[in-house]
Amino acid sequence: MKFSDKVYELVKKIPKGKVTTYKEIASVLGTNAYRAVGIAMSKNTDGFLSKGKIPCHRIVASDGSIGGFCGVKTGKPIKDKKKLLIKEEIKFEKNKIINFSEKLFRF
DNA sequence: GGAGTGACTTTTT
DNA sequence: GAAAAAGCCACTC
Repeated sequence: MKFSDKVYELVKKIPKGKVTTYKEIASVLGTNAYRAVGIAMSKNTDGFLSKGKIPCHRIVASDGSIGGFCGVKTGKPIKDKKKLLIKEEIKFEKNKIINFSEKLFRF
């Protein structure tokens, strides 16, 4: 089982209405490879949304911003990622999550 | 197995 | 407070 596979497993466990950061994921896995987490996601952007796969839109940067982008393969920009998060009761203010610490899911 | 890369994070200008 | 630099670690070639 690769590191990236573990990442996926964790990401899939994130409940609706919650988000997590790259750093959190790495931390849970007992490492500091935040970047590797991002890489893992970038290599598996296929089928992340309602396809029951990896909800990568629930992964955000440590400061509460959306960070990278989501839905590149689906042709949807960050804009829609934010919309999607708002739909899951996660509100934004200037590209940053409001009450971030409350929405953060720590496994 | 060494070198380059990257959806990141923290610290310093 | 925004922008740049440095530091991390897995992954690929």
